[in-house]
Formats: sequence, C-alpha cells, structure tokens
Amino acid sequence: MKQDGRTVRIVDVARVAGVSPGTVSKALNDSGSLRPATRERVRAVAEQLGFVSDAGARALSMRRTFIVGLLSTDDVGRFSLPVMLGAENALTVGEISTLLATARRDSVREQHHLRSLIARRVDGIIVTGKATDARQPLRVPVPVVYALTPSAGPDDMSVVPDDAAGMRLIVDHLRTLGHRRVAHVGGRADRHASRVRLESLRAALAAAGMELVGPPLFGEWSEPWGRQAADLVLRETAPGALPVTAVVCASDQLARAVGDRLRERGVRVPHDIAVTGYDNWDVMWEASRPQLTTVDMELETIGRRAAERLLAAITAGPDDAPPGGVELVPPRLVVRGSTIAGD
Amino acid sequence: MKQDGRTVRIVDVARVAGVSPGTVSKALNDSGSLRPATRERVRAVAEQLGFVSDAGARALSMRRTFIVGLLSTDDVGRFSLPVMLGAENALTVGEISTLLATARRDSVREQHHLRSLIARRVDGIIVTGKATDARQPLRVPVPVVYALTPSAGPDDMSVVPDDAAGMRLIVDHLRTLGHRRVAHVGGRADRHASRVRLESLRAALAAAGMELVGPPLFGEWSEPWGRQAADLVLRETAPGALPVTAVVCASDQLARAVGDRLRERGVRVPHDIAVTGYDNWDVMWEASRPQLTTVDMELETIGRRAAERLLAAITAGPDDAPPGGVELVPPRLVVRGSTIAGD
DNA sequence: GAAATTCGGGAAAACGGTTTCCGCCGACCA
DNA sequence: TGGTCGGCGGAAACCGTTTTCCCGAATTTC
Repeated sequence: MKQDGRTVRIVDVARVAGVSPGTVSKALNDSGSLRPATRERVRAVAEQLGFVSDAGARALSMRRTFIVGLLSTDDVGRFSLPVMLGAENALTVGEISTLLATARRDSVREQHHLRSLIARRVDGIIVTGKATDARQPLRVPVPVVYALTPSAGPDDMSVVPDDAAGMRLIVDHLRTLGHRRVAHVGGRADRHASRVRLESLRAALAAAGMELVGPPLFGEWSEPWGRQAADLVLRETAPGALPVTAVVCASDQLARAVGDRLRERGVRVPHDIAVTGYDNWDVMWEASRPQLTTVDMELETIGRRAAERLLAAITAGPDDAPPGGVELVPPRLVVRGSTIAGD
Repeated sequence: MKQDGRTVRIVDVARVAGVSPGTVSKALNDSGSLRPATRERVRAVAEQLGFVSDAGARALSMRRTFIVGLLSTDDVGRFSLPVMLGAENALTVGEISTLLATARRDSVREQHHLRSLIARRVDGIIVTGKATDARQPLRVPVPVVYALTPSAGPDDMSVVPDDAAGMRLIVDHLRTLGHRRVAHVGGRADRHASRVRLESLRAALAAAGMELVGPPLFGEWSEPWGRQAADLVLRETAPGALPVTAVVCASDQLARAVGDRLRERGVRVPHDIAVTGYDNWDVMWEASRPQLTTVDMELETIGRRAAERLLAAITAGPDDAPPGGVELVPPRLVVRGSTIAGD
C-alpha cells in the first residue's frame, strides 16, 4: 500500500522483476502463456512492492468497469435497506463494486444520478424502492434489475416478494391451529402491498374454507391506526356477532399495536384472539407481548437474486440476454407466541 | 444517451464539430482559451449527440477519481443509515460519487473492501458505525473521516454527536418545567453512549441543582428492559422514598417502553411522571402515548459535516492538511407530550 | 508597412493498464 | 545436423480523456 510518494505502477513491478509490463499483467491475471516460475516471481515482486492494480485504468482497456449502480428511488429505509445490503453483498462476492445513488423520490435527483452512473460506465444498475408498487422503467444503455419495486414493463427483470405465498403461509398456520374466522387489519389502502395482501388473504381463506369477518380495515402504516383498528375489530365481534379468533395484520407494526390494544381491552393473546404480523421486523416482534408470529419476506434474498440476475445479464451481453420477467421470492413463516401459547 | 452500437466518444463530437478532440475537451470543461462561438458550437454538438464524458478515462488523466468510499464498519442500521445518507447527499452535491462498502463487523471483509477502495483510487474514505465507541484508525494513503464512530487516534478527523449537550437540553427543559428529582434508564452498560449520557446527565443535573434518584439502571437497548426498568423506578419511588417526577431515558425505545409500563401501572404521563427519550426515532415517538419529548442527534448533519471535512482534506492535498480532531455536532431538543401536557 | 503581440485551436504526450501479434530460442524429429 | 514446431515473453497499439506545448493567423504597435 504505498506510504509516501507515488503509487506503485505496473511498470515499477516490471522493472524490479526484470520483465515487461505486459508480462506482469499476464502474470497477475492468469492470462497469456507464462512459465510458472516467471509467474511466481512476478507475483512475489508485486506482492512485495504492494502493487494494487488501478481499477480505473483496467476498466478503460477492458471496457468493463466492474461497478454497478445501486439506485434507490425513494427513501432508503426499513425495507429497501436489507435489499440493498443483500445486493451489495452478492456483488462484493463477485468482485464488483457498488455505487450508491439515492434519489429520495425526486425525479430530478434521479436523472442526475442516472447520468452520473452512465458517465461512470457502470456495468449495470439495480433499482430499489420502499414499496412494491410498480415504477416506470429506466431507459439506459445497460442492464437493469428492479428489486422490491418492480418495473411497469413486464419484460424487464424484476425481483419481488411473493406476498400471496406469505398470506397462504399465515392462513395455513391459522387453519392448522383451528381458526376459522379471521379479521384483517391493513395499512394504507392505496398501496399495492395492501391490495395484494388482502386479495391473497381472501383467496387463501377461501381455499381453506375459512371466513373473513367484517370489512377489511385500512388506514395508515402506524401504531395509532393499529390500536384504533383493534377497537373496530372488537366492535365487530361484539355480542351478537360471531367472534373472530384471529386478526391477520398487514405489518408487524400494526400487529404489535393490535396486540397492545387487545391486551388493554382485556383480551388474551393468543388464547382469546391470535394475532399475526408481516415483515419480521425485530423491533416490533421483540417488543410485542407475546412476540409476533409473522412472515419474513427475505429481503436480503431479494437483493441477492437481483444482483445475481444482473450479473448474468452483464456477462451474457446484450445479444443473448437472459430471460426477463418478474421473479417472486418465497417468504418464510416465523412462528412465535402471538399465535401459539407457551412462548 | 446512445441507443445502439457504441457509446459516443469525444472524437465523435470532435469530428462532427470539425475540431480536434482537445478542443472539445476544452469547450466542455471551460478550460483553455476558445472563442465563445466555438465553445457554443462544440457544446451544441455534444449535447445533440448525447455525449457523456467517460468518468474513468477522465479520472485516469486527471489523477483524481471524484469517488469516495463509504465504509460501514458494523451493521448498517437506524443510526448509521442517516449518517450515510447525509454524507452521500453532500457528496453528490459536490459532483462526487459514493462507493458503498459494508464490513458487517468482519475485519476480513473490511480489509477486502479497503483494498477494493484503494484499487479504485478513491479520493477519500468516510467510515461509519452504529455506535459511538471509538475504533482503530485506518491505515490508508488517502484522507479519512470517521462519522458517528470516532477514530481512536485523536488527530484523525472525526464527527460525532454531542451527547453531553443533548443531556443538557433535556435537563434544562425539565428544570424549566419544575422537575427536581429524576431517574435514569439506560441501555447496555458497556456502551460508550451509555457512559457519556449518564455522566452528562449527572453533570447537567448538578449544574441545575437537581438530583438523580436511585442507581442508574442499565440493561439492554430493548423495550422489555425498558418496561422492567419502569417497574424498578416505581419501586424506588415507593411510599417512603421521595418520588421522582421525571424519567430520563437513553433512547426513544426505552422511553416508549417506560411510558407504556407507567401507563399500565396507572401512572399518568406526564402529569405524575414525565418521560424523555433520545434519538427522535419516528417509529417510537409516534407510537408512544403521549408522544415523546426527545433529542435529535442530527445524524444527517453528522454525515454532511463528515463529507465536507473530507472534501476539504481532498482539495487541500496532503501537504497543508486541514485540522483534524473530533467535531461535535449539536443536537436538537424536540418537545412533545411526554413532558408537557396538552398534546 | 513591418515587427511584436495576442488569440484560437491543433498535435501529441501522458494517465496505467490489457491484449494482440510476433519473434526468439530451445527442443524435438528425421 | 538442419529444419520445424511450440512455448515464452516482448513491443506496441489501444482504451477515452486532459493538458501542455506550439504554430499560424489576426490584430495591434511603432
């Protein structure tokens, strides 16, 4: 790692090793045909001199930067962060660097970042967002994969959580426990995730011969709304109405709030009413009393898969591009005390 | 932005504009001496052809990449994320790209990333972590700024939150409200933040002529511990002991849990006991009943300052380096219902 | 009107690698 | 012993910019 003066270049290594620069390059990259002895000698010298190949210069001649852009459309938060980390991790393994670009839901910023990424000649771009609502596709001359937030173009490469499967996991779990009548507490009605989760819940319930009680409740993705919704559920289950035995919530935050409120109202969870969450958000399931049964969307896996598909597209080249389309990542059920007593 | 075939290079622009490549470069960079007419003409052609200068090639000849590395030592989370975003934002404004590198508290990964950043010839590095405990300094040939997690080397450039000031804000606020006797609920005892906040609290209380009641309570940074701690505080304030009128918590998570528990025990917040948090974490202060009075550490500002200091160090060069040392970023008091009724 | 300045723009050398092509040398074979 | 072949390594072109001269022309100055 040079300490002072200038960085050690390939010619420095060449001079010390008594070979030509080209030979050094071949030795370090396992290319060309070199005698093992030479290869070793050069490598030793490079090592000893602390030579680190200039990635920029290499990129220039290889016409490949080994950099991909990670573009976050809206706010980076609880959902997009794991996706980004999963992607970064997978890219690092592939010896690829990650350029961070956050647009903060400002299209001017997004354009600016995009231009910057293009100028850097990134090999590809991964686009993320916090929601699962589709977004307009990017028009850029490099491969793009959309993670978490899919592209509106059906032939683009997208990787998203399989919310339908998640709801089926929940319903199957509840059915096994003997529940037949459930209520649903959702978040913002205008969100794609809300619609999908409700529809999936309906389908899964129908398939299991179970019943959705009361109207679907939509409000905010917040605890105050969750508590309020719990009251509404209890009103629905008031004397005269048939009681629900489980409340399926669209997020851990809601579930935690519903649980809190039920507890305050003297309802025992899970004995009287079971509660399920969604997201497997540690802060929420850990604080909940009892802890939450929930679904983990495997966000890191989503990021990893996005990276893998991008890499495939990059190495394949624009000619024989790998298949596009939406890839659904299967979620995982995590069972805790809010559905099964004894936790 | 080219659609097909090859990217448009500077020679393409030159040919179409009927000038030499060097002239194009000068026109686009406002360098050299060119007739305004020529400059405009070249620019128009570049624009029309959708020319985007190759940042890598430019870096090669300018010996400056305009890239900085953003190295996250441990987990990227609630604390380091805003810092990173603040830094990224400031860097973007300065036309600098951000290379993401997350070590996940694995020193092998950190070394790997470091080597990669050096290979990319980054102009500088910003190091972050989730805690305020000092870390070993990096040994690299480029300027480094430590954000949130300071360097153990006192002459290195570090930017951290001013927790002492934060506690003073809290205490002043409580004093104004007439409180005289307070309890403290902390998180993990082995954390730097815990020690600093307790010491600052003590100092501020002493200066205000107020009293810390009971032993400082340390446990985990979790709601279960917060609830447990609330019980301990109530025991301390049991008949016979002089009552505390406020509980100062080391985090919003703890404060929220303390508030929940007090509420369950029939204690009215803030009438009987006021509660304060720390972090201004929306998820927590919003869910709390009443909402939390807390301190915002201005994490984005910390990131921004780190970026600004790094940029200064980069442009100054290694010769006349700007002053190192720890910079404290002043926090901000946010008053809500947990200390003042009527919310 | 000739000499001395500007001024505008071109030629070419970096920047630090990779890669293609080619020549040399030793070995093998007849 | 001479010719051929294969393996090893060097020379040089190239990747796409920037930047330093440097030259020719247009202007000024005496």
